[in-house]
Amino acid sequence: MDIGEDRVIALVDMDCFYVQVEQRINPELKNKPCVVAQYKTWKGGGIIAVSYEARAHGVSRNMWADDARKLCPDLQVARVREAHGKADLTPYREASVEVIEVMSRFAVIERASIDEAYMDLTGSVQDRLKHMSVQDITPQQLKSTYTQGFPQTSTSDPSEDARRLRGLQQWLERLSSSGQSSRAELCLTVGALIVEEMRAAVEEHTGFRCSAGISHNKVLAKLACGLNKPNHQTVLPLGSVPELFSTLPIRKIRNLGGKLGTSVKETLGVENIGDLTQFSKVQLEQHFGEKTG
DNA sequence: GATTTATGACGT
DNA sequence: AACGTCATA
Repeated sequence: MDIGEDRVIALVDMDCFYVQVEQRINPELKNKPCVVAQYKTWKGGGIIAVSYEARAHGVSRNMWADDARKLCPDLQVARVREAHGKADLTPYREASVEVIEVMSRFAVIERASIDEAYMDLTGSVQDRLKHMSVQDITPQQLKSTYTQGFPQTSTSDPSEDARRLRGLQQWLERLSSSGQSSRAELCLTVGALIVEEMRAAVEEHTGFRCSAGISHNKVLAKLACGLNKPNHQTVLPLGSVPELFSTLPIRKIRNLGGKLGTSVKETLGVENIGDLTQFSKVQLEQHFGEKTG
């Protein structure tokens, strides 16, 4: 039976990309609260990218640089160069090409934006599985990988990374003591292996860090990517989707962040994406059109 | 006058 | 096929 997807899809997203580009140009900015802003005249310029150090102070995109400085007095502000009265994004486009070139060595890439790319790893995973088995996979090869939904028990861990590792170990043990639906999960894990290597290569050759999500389709991969940022990757197995969806606001799903998401919420009177399972396809088509529904 | 600007996907 | 709308960063 077709349980939906047996593909392995990854989404790689550069962490605060414009900031990283500016930090590579000017190393003084590294490891500091830092933003990239465009146009200086009005309130110091509009912020279009924010380092994670700056986010910790509450600085966000679309803020004016002057307002951000109130939240974070030692904020570093890099400015987008202007060409002829217009913001010149050339440096970021060129950096994007560098990244895409490295990623393309590993798989066929679908560039989704200047700092994001999807890739179908199904074929690469199958190839690699011909030469290896579950026992060949070690936690050391998955240094920056989270497995969503694991660990399943909630005990207290000394650190965030200790918990990540426990979840990963639990996941790998479960895989090797092979359950029934573990084929798809094994494929995701090998996908995660490839993405670890890809991200390491991207950092080695460009200096840029990124996060990634690995799942069975683009929507889930995108969602997974956002679960553990920055500089980490997240495997989202099908089995962990129901629990995740049960508390996930509709707007968090790609393409439901705008008016459609709001209308879904209001029309059906639900909050979380998991609530949609109680409606039939026919019902959804009635409300939102044949294609959208 | 002040949340830019660009880009891609989708629908008509 | 071209154009407008929506979504995202």
